[in-house]
This record gives sequence, C-alpha cells and structure tokens, in this order.
Amino acid sequence: MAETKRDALRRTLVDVAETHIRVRGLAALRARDVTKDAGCALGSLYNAFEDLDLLILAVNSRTLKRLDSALATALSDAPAPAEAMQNLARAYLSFAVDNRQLWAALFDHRMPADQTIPDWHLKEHEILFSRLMMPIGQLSPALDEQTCALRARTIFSAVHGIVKLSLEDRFVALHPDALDSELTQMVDAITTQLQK
Amino acid sequence: MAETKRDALRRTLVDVAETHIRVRGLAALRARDVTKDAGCALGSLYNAFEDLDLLILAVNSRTLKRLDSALATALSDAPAPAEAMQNLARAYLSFAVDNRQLWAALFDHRMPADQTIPDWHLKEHEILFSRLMMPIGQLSPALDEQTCALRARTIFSAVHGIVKLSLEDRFVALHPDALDSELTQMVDAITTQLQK
DNA sequence: ACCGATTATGAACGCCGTTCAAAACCTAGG
DNA sequence: CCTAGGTTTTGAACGGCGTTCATAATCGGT
Repeated sequence: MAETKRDALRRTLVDVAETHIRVRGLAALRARDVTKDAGCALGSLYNAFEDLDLLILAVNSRTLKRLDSALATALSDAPAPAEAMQNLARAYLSFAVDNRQLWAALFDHRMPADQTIPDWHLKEHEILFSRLMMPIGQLSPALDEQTCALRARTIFSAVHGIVKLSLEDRFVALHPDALDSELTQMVDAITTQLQK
Repeated sequence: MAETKRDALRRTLVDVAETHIRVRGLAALRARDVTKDAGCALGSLYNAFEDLDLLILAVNSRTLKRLDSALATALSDAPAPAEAMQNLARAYLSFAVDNRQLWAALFDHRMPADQTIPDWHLKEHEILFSRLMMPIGQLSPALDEQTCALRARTIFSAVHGIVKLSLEDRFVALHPDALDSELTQMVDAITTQLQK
C-alpha cells in the first residue's frame, strides 16, 4: 500500500517537531510553529494526530529507536560482559550528550492528567532495559530471567540518574571527564557485584 | 521584626500551593486556584512573589528542608558508615513514597526558557549530596574533600534514578519489596567498592 | 482627621491547545 | 468532461492559562 497523504503529512509533522525539540527543547514546542513549518493549517495537526501529545510520542518513538541502535552498536564487537556494561553506559551518555533535548524529551514529557501513556509506547521504553540483560545474564548466570530483567531495570535507572542529573540545570555543571570517570566507577561497582 | 502582612500572605500562598501540589501534582497547579483558596485576589500572588515559578520554588524549598530532616533522622543513631548509606537510601525512598507529588515537583519543575534557577535554590539542592559525604569519607578515608563531594553527587544520582523511574508512570509499576531489595543491593555494591 | 504612600483588586491582554462549520478537494458514475 | 457525494483541509473562534496594570482600598505618620 502506497503512502497516503495523511501518512506523508504525519511524517512531515514528526520531522518538523523533531527539529523543533532538538533545537529549542520540548517545553518550547508549539502547535502553531510546527504546523507553520510543516506548511499546513493549524487544524491539520489534529487530523494527523489525536493531539500534540501523540505527536510528541511519535518523536520520542523515533528517538528511542535511534537510542537503541546506538546501544546495539556499542555491543556489536561482542566484548566480554563487564566490558559490554561499560560500553553500554558510555554509549548511553554519548547519546544523551549528542541528542540532549530529544533525549530529555523522552523523560520530561508528561501526559495530561486524564490520560496514560499508550501501551505500545511503554513497550518501546522497555527496550532500553533489554539491551542490558545479556551481559547481566553472563555476569550472573544463576539469575532467572525475571530477576535478570529486574536487575537490568535497576542498573539502567542508576546509570540514567547519573546522566540525567548531570545534564540538568538544577545542579552546577560537571566537567565531562569527571562525569565519565564517575560513570565508569559506578558501572565497575555494579559489574563487580554481579560477578560475586 | 514582626511578620508583615506581605509575609503572612506569602506563607498562606505557600501553604495552599503546597497542599495543591501534594494532592493534585505540580502540573495541575493554577494561579487562580491557589489565590482563591488563599482568599486573595489573583493579582496579589504577584505582589507576594515575582511569578508562579518562585512560589513553586518556595514550596520546593520547604520540601527540601523536610527531606533533609528525614535524612538527618536516618543518621541520628550514628551507625557504621555502610549502614548509614543503607539508611540514607531507604530514608530517601520512604520520603519519596510518602511525599510523592511534592518530591516529584523538586525535579519536574522547569524554569521558563529565559530564566535560570536562583543560586540560593541551587544551594538548597546541594544539601542532598552533603548528607552522603560523611559516610563516604569514612568508607574511603583516602579521598580528598572535592572527590568526596563528587562521589556523593554520583551516588545520590544513582539512588535518585532508581527511585524516580520506579515511581513514574513511564514504566510498569514495581512491587515495593522488589524495589526495596534492588535499592539495598545497589547501595551494597557502591559501599563495597568505596571500601576497596 | 487628613493625606501621601503602599497594597489589594480583578478586568483585560496575549498566548496556548483544541474544535468545528465552512471551503476546498477528491473520485466515481453518467 | 461534468457533476454529485463524501472526504479532507482550513483558520477563526473558544476556553483556559499566567501575567499586567489602572483603579480602589488600606495604612501610618502628623
């Protein structure tokens, strides 16, 4: 089936919204700016997407795919598991630094009070954890799959916390080398324990 | 000097805003709701505070003080450093669970694009790290003060990341016992490394 | 009791996401 | 090629938001 007009507009809107978030940040995204740059009327956004939030989720969906690719690349030379953990953490940090606003939008966006994040998008987020499961399983062969998934989630959260807080305005900025060193040490502490 | 009327109104507004955030969350906070419940005119908010953001910062300032108290209490029986680290992490989790919306507001609030967080408020946030410095210093006596502060920040960020992501809608909810267990293990991994 | 200074008020403003009646655009049958 | 019926696009209008500011009310010193 050929790409319908509606699909083409959808793609254009996601393209434009993505650029806006990348340059100005999620908080500065405006329906009027996006539709103007996309060359369509304000109301057309609501033909293509249910509302602005779903457009943002479409952008975030793309970002998650790119992030997953970056993590996959970090594992592509099939290193030993401890090294894999370090590579994943570094790749995550690199992606966050290189795509600061798009990456921040993944976690800063909030649904309106009466709506929840759709299931398909929740699933996309969980992909982030799954990249960790193989090295964790190798480091701790005794863990069953469910515990492995839980551990992956915890470790991701810890690494994410370090990266997120270091890239926010809330705290004084950190020297990139210091951040890199701290992250490496944290991952080392984690992998060491996994091997026990 | 006695409390001026302006101070009294300020206190009332912070009280009301605090309750609103606690009950409805930061995203649902409205200038009109707050002033109505405070029994003053809409414009009076802007006599008491520069804008709504500074009112939110005043609420966050209070929350940070209460959080710091909770962390201090967790250290009050002067435990061994490894135990102190566990107590701090658990106290942080407990505070987050018991004050979910107010605690979330500490990290979810964003200044408008053309403003930065005032220095006095940045300093208040840094108090969170400093509670970690004593046990870290005891576990790793060789660390100089600056490295100690850096490590405190990293460890806080990791713990915070685990707590934050587990309490967000973005990921499927976690069983409280599982979260508690994961947090304990993470802190154990960290303190073990600090002792090396 | 009076008056200048200070504070309180809420209608009005500009911007926002969203809606929807009307216009423009397709497409199939004659 | 024309036209009727359905579909899509449009942008003015709506309600809600934070913020402003002319005006009214209040306060404090003489």
